[in-house]
Amino acid sequence: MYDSKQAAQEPYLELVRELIFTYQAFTKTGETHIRKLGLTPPQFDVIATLGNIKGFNFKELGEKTLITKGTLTGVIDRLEEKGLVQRQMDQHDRRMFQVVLTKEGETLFEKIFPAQILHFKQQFQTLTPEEHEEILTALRKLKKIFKE
Amino acid sequence: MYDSKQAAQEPYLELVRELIFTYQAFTKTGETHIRKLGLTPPQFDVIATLGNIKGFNFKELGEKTLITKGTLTGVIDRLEEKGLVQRQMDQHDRRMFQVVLTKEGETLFEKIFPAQILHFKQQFQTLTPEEHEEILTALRKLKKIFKE
DNA sequence: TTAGTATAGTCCTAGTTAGAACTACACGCA
DNA sequence: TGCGTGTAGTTCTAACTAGGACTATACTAA
Repeated sequence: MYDSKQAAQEPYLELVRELIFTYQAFTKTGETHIRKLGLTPPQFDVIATLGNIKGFNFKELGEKTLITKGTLTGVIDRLEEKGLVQRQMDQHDRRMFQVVLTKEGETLFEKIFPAQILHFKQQFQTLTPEEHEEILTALRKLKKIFKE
Repeated sequence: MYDSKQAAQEPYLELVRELIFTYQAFTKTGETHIRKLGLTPPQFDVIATLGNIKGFNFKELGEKTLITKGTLTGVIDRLEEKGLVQRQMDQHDRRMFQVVLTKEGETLFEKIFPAQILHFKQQFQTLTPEEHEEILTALRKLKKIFKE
């Protein structure tokens, strides 16, 4: 349904395809670098989210990283095997625990995060504040369409 | 790294988050409807791409649907099990074959595709041609940033 | 106190994903 | 003819994905 020939007939398909390509371009950015560190993008996302913070429980972590609970269990398992994060029992509510970075996790975070931020920052510096706003507005309009 | 608190510090994160949310809103749209038909989104995509067309080989189909070959094998397997598509040996090149809709596949296509198109069309009718262009431009700018 | 309801995280299922190794076939050139 | 190279699709691996069933714990109201 996202074919370019059909897009000629249905102009909205052009928009949809462009959204997909833009999203794919985003997910590709930095992925090579992340994988060289032995991490997957979701794993990196968790490390980055836990950096400079005392910890999050699963619910919070899922909201921040946009990863659903069932998936998060596996991601945290693998990060725990790598010794990068730890599950810490919550004192007050034994149903939940805090996920925190280990010493190794902290070290990794400090090594990779500034570089990643800088990388993105440089890429976005080509945008004027006006362009930034225009893109934000455009995305919100598009999102609204899909949500209705 | 896409946390909203950090977004206050790094404005580009706001853009990145908005892109993610917009993309997620898109993937959710219609998904419920598609799943009721017993299809997954990639499966639907294949059916929709093959509709009104004599057939595609794997390479073409992958390019149209943005699904890579390794994944496509499985998707087509499951559609074949459901009796909706068929692999047809190519007369000239025995390495490849055409994937075509079966009678059942055609029937399903004719039942679901017009409804889906209409659904999208109506949603996009709230956009003026100018807004349409603005969004397209915005997405292209954003894509360019990620590709550099 | 106890029953009913809600919540946190795990487990399970079915499917998607990319990428790399593999097999079979095709094609061009010597 | 036969070798080398390229291409089509499959298979394999490791991971992610959502959603629903499940377990353990917490909370709320009678």
